[in-house]
Amino acid sequence: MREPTYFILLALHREPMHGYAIASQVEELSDHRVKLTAGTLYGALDRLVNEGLLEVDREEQVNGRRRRYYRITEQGEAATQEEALRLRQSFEASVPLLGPLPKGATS
Amino acid sequence: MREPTYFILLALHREPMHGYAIASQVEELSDHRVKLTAGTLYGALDRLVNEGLLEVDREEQVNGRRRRYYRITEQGEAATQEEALRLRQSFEASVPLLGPLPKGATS
DNA sequence: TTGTATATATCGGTGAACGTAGTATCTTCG
DNA sequence: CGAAGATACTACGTTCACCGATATATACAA
Repeated sequence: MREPTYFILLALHREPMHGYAIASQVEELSDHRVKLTAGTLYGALDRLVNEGLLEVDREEQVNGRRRRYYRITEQGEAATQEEALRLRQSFEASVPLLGPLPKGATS
Repeated sequence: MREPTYFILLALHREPMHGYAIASQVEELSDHRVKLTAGTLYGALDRLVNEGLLEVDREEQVNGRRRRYYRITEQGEAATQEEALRLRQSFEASVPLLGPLPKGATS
């Protein structure tokens, strides 16, 4: 799983959201590091629904604009947690080799 | 940067190593999670030399087998550190959403 | 009316990763 | 002695997530 996918799943842990809102949430969660383009976003959403990590929650019409809401599944929650553990393990592997890293933003 | 690349760079922080030794070191550093195949390993090494993150340190003949040793560059060290910070930030983004995760192995 | 934000969708290209197969030598074990 | 396994690298082809570009459409502000 790559970074965009991880943050999409993470964003949906709070509540069901529609695509565009997910993109905003991902940017916030990632300290403005990850900015999803339309291709990445909707491609990933379709893929994740196919894989059973997400489900379509509902569709709405708001001011003539269609909104499709996505909900994370149990399988999706499990996958997110596994990925978070993987990230932690990868980071921690660097500690004995690189020493403590600066606390600040991700450069 | 993907996981195999990250661990290859990390492995070379101790000392210059040849391909096969790198693969062993990567497996150890990753808690046996990342196992590099020949394709990934040597492909990544060539690519990283091209990008200036690694350099060929020296070549040896050991028992008729050629050994090419790789060394990390300053640019490679900087890239590894950036990547480690990125991993930490990504993991930490999960904490308020997933809560504390089990300390054990990465499932 | 031009631009920006909202909102979704499709298409094609790129490149890292990955699998597999091949070549070759040395060591170990039955 | 022969098979197996570790060492060490090369060379293919394939897959798949990501990404930029493009398209469509509404609402609102300058």
